[in-house]
Amino acid sequence: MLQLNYIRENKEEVITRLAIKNFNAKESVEKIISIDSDRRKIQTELDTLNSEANAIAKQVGDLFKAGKQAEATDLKNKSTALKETTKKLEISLSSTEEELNKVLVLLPNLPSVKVPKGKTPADNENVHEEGEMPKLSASAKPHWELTSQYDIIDFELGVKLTGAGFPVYKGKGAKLQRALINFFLDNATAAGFLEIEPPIMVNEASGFGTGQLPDKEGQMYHVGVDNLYLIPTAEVPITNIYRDTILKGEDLPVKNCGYTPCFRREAGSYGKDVRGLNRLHQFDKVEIVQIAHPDKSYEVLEEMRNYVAGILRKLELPFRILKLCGGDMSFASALTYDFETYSAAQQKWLEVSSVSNFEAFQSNRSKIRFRDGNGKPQLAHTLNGSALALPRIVATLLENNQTDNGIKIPKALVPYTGFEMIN
RNA sequence: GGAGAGAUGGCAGAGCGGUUGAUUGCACCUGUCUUGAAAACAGGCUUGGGUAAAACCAACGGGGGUUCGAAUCCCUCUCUCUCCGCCA
Repeated sequence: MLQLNYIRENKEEVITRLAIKNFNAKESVEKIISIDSDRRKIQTELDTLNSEANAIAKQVGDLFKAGKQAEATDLKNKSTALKETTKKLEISLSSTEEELNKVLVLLPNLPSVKVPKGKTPADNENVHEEGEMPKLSASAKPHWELTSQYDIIDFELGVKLTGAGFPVYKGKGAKLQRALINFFLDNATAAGFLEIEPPIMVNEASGFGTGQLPDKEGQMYHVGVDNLYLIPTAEVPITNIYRDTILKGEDLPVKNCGYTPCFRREAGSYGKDVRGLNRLHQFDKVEIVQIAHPDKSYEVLEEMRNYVAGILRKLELPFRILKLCGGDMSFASALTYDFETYSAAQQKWLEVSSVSNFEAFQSNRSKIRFRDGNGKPQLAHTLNGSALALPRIVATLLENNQTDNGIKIPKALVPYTGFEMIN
């Protein structure tokens, strides 16, 4: 959620920058400013009347003590009359606030000034590319054929148990999952991230805090009887740990990581993009989260970007880094780097990580603050990134490392899998 | 699932109708003392709105009510804890 003061003082800038996200904010911004001015007017009026009523109540108390009942009665009547007006003002204040909030909450975060213009993924800026492109024979297979050839992932069985998008990992396939999770967690903790194992269901307040609710309601699985949501990413519970918290300045940056399964309804997805491991309803992911000082958050973003690049390097996967254009960015993000690995048999780039700075957008919703030099609470910046999401990593590992004798496991991972080949 | 208790500042814990944003202790910050630290003493120490700064207003889990006046009384919702049951 954008800060009201900022909108009020930088009206034109807000509109211009949201246009980079292809969001026409003119009407909303005008509305916000006008409702807010009403709100302040009502607030002031109410404050004045309350102040008066407080004074009367005090006098009545004093008169009672002095035994001057008659005078007290007069004042009582005055106060009763006052109350009718304050009641009305209170109602109008809360409805004004509600109206204001409704508009405010639907405004996306401002893209950072570094964000390139553009409408579609084709407009994303390729900022880095590294690694050797594998040369596969013509008979190279896509991962969904390899997984059934070696019997390591069973998509059909998942359909039987649950539905499409819920694969069953078996044997070395299951072990590979476990190996990757541990590999990612060990790397993250070695880099100073504190490991967290959070709940994988969250309440409404948490969903709101990180920006999934109310606008992305349909993307999460909802457990109706208890009104809880299955998390789409560990970002939600981990960031919400710090909801309604005032951190000490020296606590920053907070660095957390965590492994969780992730659940996404992916309503509206279809076609070849959803083949095999490319898009799932349930998948495993290790997430890294940081809460940073506003002055440092872009340094932190670069640090996280380097960290993710480092893991991909260890896994010997060719990858590229995209700086997302305004049109492809998420609702809450101010700047996002996407990491894509090249999947040789499908001959396409697959997104395996997304690293974002949300600036104060999430922290304003969830009141994540720290005390600055003056001891005043101030909103912190939140950042997170996948490090990494498993399915597409598995897809590229399988495809890129396939040989006639089986699939080679990258060296860095062998201590975790306990085997060098899937065959 | 059944029965009971409770929700107050960073934590512990008073207050149960009259000014209380809230006694007190711990923690924390500043100062005096000290070579330094500890101890002792003095002072400070919730958040939000509002203001140039004040004044002022709001908030004692959420919502509603009674009253001139509510942290305190009533209703309601949510959550937590204890015991019983069930159970990895």
